[in-house]
Amino acid sequence: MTPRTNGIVFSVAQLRDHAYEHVASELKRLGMTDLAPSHGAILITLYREKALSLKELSIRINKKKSSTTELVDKLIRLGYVEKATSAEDQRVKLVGLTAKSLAHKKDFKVLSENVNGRVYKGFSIEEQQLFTDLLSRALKNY
Amino acid sequence: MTPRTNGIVFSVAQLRDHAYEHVASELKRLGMTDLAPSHGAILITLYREKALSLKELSIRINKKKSSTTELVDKLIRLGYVEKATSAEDQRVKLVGLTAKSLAHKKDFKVLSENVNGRVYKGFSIEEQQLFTDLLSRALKNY
DNA sequence: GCATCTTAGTTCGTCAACGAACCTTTTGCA
DNA sequence: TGCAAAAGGTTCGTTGACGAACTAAGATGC
Repeated sequence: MTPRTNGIVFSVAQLRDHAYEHVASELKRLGMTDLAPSHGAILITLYREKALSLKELSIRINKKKSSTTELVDKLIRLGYVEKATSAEDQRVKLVGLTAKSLAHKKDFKVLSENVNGRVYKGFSIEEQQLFTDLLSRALKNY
Repeated sequence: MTPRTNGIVFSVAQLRDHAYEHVASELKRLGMTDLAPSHGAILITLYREKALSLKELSIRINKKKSSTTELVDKLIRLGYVEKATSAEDQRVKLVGLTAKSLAHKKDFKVLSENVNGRVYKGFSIEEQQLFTDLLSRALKNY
């Protein structure tokens, strides 16, 4: 009667943890030893969308604003991004890339491919599509 | 050319985070305000498998052993579990349930159903099966 | 024009999680 | 038999993440 398997949520969490470990090791391999997966998420987001406010960034990376402030501050300390007050609204701080992070754009592209590719290993294109569809439907339940 | 969507890993992480938030709110609702999702995972594992060593427990909940020690110690402090040295191997500490946690067994059953059920909302039985299958295949890539 | 409310960000205290170093007991092996 | 290696746990320092309380700037209403 008692199922030997934990629920889906547990499996989802496990997959996330393994993937994050993979991200962390890729970051280390690239020499970015003091960056965590979340820092990478910020950079990847900025590569795609240029400068963003902390508010917008926090939504993109799915983190609370206080966490985002701290993650960005670390990236600033390490020279990967910079913060500038918006001209239109003095409350808004825009986070933008630097020469240093722009130089790593390609690295992050490869990193993304490695990390996402590993999850999909052995999946046909249709299965990949199915998986993302089911995932996005599950996400809509929140 | 640049996809507007982040990769699957990001979606998986997002789903995990939302589900964990749900777990946290359910724990709060049940009056267990000082328990985190991981503490719940330990209790649920023990409900299913009786007493386990810290080693075995750490594998079941997918956490490192030092983390497991700390999570269990908190559960002991709060009276939910107890630790006893194994008779056969003095190195091994067996973690077992207490009257307090046994009294909450039903609560955790409901919690699990609520949390996992939410993910599956709008899913047919076949889709649920498909999702868990794809997920377990992805997990095997690690 | 001024007070109030809302919104963007920051600060701070707390906690789960980890890795590394460590202790203890058990196992392996020469 | 004895000693090195392995295995189970713990300790400790560090870090990402959070919520709550706060500041400052902008919007709203009277």
